[in-house]
Amino acid sequence: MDVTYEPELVEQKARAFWDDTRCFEVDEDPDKEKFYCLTMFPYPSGHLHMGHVRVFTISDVIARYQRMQGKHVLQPMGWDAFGMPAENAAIKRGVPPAKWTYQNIEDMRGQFDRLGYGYDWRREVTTCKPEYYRWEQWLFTKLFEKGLVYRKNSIVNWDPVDQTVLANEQVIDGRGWRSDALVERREIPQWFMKITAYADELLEGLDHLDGWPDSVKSMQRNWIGRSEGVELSFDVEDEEEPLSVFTTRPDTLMGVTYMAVAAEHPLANKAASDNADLAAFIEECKKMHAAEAEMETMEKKGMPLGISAIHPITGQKVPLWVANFVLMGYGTGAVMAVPGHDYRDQEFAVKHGLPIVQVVEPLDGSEIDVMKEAYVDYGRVVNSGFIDGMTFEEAFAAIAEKFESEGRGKRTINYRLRDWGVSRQRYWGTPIPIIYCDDCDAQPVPEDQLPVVLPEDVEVTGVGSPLKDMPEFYEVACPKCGKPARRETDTFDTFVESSWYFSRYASPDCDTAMLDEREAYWMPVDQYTGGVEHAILHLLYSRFYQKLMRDFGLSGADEPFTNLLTQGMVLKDGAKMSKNKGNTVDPQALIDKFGADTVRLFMMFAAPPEQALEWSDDGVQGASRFLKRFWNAVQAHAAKGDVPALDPDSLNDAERDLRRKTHQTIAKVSDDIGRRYTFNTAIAASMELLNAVNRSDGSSPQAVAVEREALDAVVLLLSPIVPHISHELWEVLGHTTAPVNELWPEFDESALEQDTIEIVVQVNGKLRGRISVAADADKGTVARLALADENVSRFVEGKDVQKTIVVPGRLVNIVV
RNA sequence: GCCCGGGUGGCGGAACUGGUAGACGCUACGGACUUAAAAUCCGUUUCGCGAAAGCGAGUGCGGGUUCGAUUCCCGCCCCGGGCACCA
Repeated sequence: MDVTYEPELVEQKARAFWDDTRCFEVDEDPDKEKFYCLTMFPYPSGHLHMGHVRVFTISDVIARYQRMQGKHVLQPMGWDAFGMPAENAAIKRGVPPAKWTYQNIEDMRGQFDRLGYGYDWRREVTTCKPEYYRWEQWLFTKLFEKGLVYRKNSIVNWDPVDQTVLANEQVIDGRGWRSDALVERREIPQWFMKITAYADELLEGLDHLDGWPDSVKSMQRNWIGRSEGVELSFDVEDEEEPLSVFTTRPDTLMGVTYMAVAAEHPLANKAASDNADLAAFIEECKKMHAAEAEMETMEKKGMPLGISAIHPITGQKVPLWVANFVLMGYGTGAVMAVPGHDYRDQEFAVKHGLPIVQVVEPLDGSEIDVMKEAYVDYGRVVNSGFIDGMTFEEAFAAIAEKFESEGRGKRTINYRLRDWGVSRQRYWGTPIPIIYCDDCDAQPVPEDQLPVVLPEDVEVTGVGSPLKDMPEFYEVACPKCGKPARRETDTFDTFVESSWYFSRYASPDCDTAMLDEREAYWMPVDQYTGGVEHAILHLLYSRFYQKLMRDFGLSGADEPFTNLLTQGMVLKDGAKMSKNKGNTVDPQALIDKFGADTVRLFMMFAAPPEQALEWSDDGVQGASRFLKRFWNAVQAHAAKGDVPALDPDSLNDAERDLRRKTHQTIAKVSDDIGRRYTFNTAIAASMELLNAVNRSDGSSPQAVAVEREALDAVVLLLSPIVPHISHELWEVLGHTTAPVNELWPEFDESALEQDTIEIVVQVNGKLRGRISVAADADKGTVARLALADENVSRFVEGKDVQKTIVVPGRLVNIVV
């Protein structure tokens, strides 16, 4: 045998076959069952990294498996091409973002092909191209007309030195990443999409997403944060307007000992007008960083406003405070504080010496001390006059009814979810199609003037957006009155592009509409794969967009992704691979050294897809070694020449065992890939089968026939994972077809039958022996044989057998 | 801080519905082949005691349920992801 495994040649040959036969290009065929297999498209950073290799390989394995199930499989690829890294590269190297991005795309496309991914490249979508983003702009103008987008002031991180808005990741310890200047909060007008109008549907829809991981659904549920409560009005001393608060705990109303408003609240501003200390504190609150994690962990600060609200039941004065943990954007921007029954209120009250009152007691009568720790569970209401003794539900209803009848409140449903701010003060993004006119206010760009093309030949300095220095871009006529007007220079959040690209793959070349009838054939996506870090934002925005597109008659689907697989990160030395840590491994170097199949095999073998994967150079060696063994085993077998037809009835025990192993393996791998997505165990099972073939003596013609059956199976079972070597070995085994066009093997039930099986015997739950019994032996026989075992009898002798548990086909447990 | 995951040999992991803990692979060690090395092949590899048969311990920590718990329940510890302008 002088045929050695040369991955380079084998892989070239397989790729040439796939290219020549155009086997991954698919059109709509209503007679075939479609399967749309999609991966979250990558940002074209210019460098293929291990995370890409992992997620694209997972998706490719699923696509190839489904193809072998006889499905009509679409697997497209594209580029999430707008984003900050292009601007950063431009600042650093003086290359325009467009040029940098297009070059990166060229480089990465070649790398993907080298890995053997079966994409229909005719459908490639690149989000920074006007042919793509024009439809995004078009939909935005339609949303504008329908009132689903609006403009309001909102806060950004402002770098006073670079005169630029910073992303949260560009703010390090409160300072600008480049300038090191203290970052300020600045309020500017920005565009928002009304995702809250779909909050209920987005929440309810999760109940029907059976193909999504529970963890992702749970995260989205918590993110939407639906809560039922009551909005209550408190009169304020010397004020016309009452103060409105939202609470989910009206049962604790009598425990209110103070109230707190946000720094931006009108009452706070009013009180600050003649109080310099207060004004300074409010300014300080406004400077803090906007991230929720910081809001929650920072010191809870506040100051009294010097005015009081009137408790609506008791008529007593309740002091008003301004506090840095109250958000203007959630609820009414004011809260009633019940320090006896809320942890945060308690912490604040203790710190500022505010009274704490108990108004709820545990239902089980256990002792609590609300002065020490807030009691937040539902219980029985106490110290609360007319609602005393009520449960949470009763008190909720009583308070709600009382306030509703008095016209001072109403039952309300509140969401944690906020509307989606889509404005970015950046250059490298889709221009927001709006024109500002002094007379006509904000006007959408008319359809016949779309797309608003982003100028690509620019110089990026890092100080402001280049669009603001380009009169040829922003000087336009008002579409309504014709007077000179100004074009919006902000661009869209890049999540907008990624919220609908999956639909565009169905009709990537359509230049008359956003989507066409082909969308109905392919959507929804049958299998979506991507990083768990996208569990909330990208996946929620995409669900929102799907509903918008449906409501505009562009799609018939309620949800975009039927099944979701979230894959874990690739780690090295226990940490995420990143340039900062200097622990990256270049996939290209490995592909050059070992070939694509080895890299694919290691990635799929090292861990199940949902878990983090620890990188191992030795593991790659192991994968390479296995492929060599695989290659050599098939070549050695092929050298035995002609194989007789398999006759299952004439097999000896060893041959029968190997044949059983073959069919067990087919069953296991089918289940592992098709249902469980545990590619690692599928590979382990295939390795076991190959090991079994290598141990077989293969001296008789029937032994060779059984070996052939086993090897045929291994080649097909592994072909989704290591498609190149499988393509070659399938030919070596004498087939004239290609695995990519083969149907998935089926297992033979009759080959799985066994005459005798091994049963484990325990005494008091401890393993004491193993017995061999007939497969159809009854419980009594099994128990008798168990007691007869030499080692078992040692532990049972002289003791009373209290109970014998027989689990058919598995074990016997004797309790003494 | 809140939400969602995870924790099993020297390492990656397996054990799918409560039923043999450590499949498969890596590393290390021993052996074969070789002038030698690499490659390849064979064997050993959770820890402790034992010549062996076997015995004891063991799935982050502490409790509980059960004939039986990596798996279910309660309380903790540690690590990772997300937290709305990274994508």
